[in-house]
Amino acid sequence: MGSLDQTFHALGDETRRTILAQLLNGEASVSELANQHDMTLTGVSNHLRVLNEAGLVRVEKRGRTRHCRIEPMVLKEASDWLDDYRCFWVRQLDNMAHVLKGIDE
Amino acid sequence: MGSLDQTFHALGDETRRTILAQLLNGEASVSELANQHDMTLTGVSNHLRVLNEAGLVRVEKRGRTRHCRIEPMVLKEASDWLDDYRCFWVRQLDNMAHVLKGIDE
DNA sequence: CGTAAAGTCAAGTAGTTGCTTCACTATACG
DNA sequence: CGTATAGTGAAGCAACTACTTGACTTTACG
Repeated sequence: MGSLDQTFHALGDETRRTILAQLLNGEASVSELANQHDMTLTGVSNHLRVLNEAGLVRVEKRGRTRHCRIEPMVLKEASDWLDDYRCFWVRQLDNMAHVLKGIDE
Repeated sequence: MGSLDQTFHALGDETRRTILAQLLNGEASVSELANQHDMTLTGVSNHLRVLNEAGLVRVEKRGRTRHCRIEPMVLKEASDWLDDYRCFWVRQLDNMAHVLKGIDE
C-alpha cells in the first residue's frame, strides 16, 4: 500500500502533518479536522485522501460522518528507514559532547 | 535551515533517497553519484541542490570536483518528529504480540 | 597554449500539486 | 414529506516538479 515515496510526500505538507497531530488526540470527523484549518472542507478532504492512500490514516464511515484515525505502521516504516542514518547523528552528537567536555575542563 | 516541509519533500523521491544511501558509504562526487542513476548529470545535480537546500547533504568544492556528504542533523529532526507517533505503533505491535501469544496457548 | 573533465545555469516541457467553486449523494431530523 | 448536515466528485487554475538539451565556467593535464 504505502510506498516510502507516498509516505514522505504525504508528510511533506504542513497541513497534513497538522492533521496527523490532531489525530494524536483520538479520532475525529472530517469537519472537526477542517474547523482548525483556513481551508475548504473539500481541501481538507483532498489532504485526507492523500494521507489515506499513503496508508497513514484510516477513514471509517459511520452514519453520515467519516471518522478518521491514525494508522501507525507506515509511520513506523518511515522511522525504520531513518534509523539507517542514526549512526551519523549519534556520532555528530558525540563529537559535540566531546567538545563541550573539553570546554568544561 | 531545513524546514520539515523541505526535509520530507526531499525524502519523498526515490532517486534522492538512493543518493543518501550511496552517501552512507562515505562521501562521493556528483559524477560518482550520477553513474548509478539512469539520468543526466544535470538531473542528479538538481536532486543534490534539493538535498542541499533541505540541509541533508553538504557539498564541498575541491579542485574541479564537488564532494558530497550526509549532514545528519536534519534527518534527526525528522526522526524526532516521527517519535511523537511511536506510542501508536508500539501499542499496535503489543496488540499483535498479545494475539500471537493467545494463539500459542 | 589547446583540450578534456566536472559541474552549473537557463530555458523548455510534460506531468503533478494544492486549492477553489459548483454540483451531487447520503444520512439525519422536524 | 422537506430541509439541513457531512462529505465526495469533477473541473479548472496557478504554481511547482522532474527531467532534458545546449551553452557556459572552472579546473586539470598534455
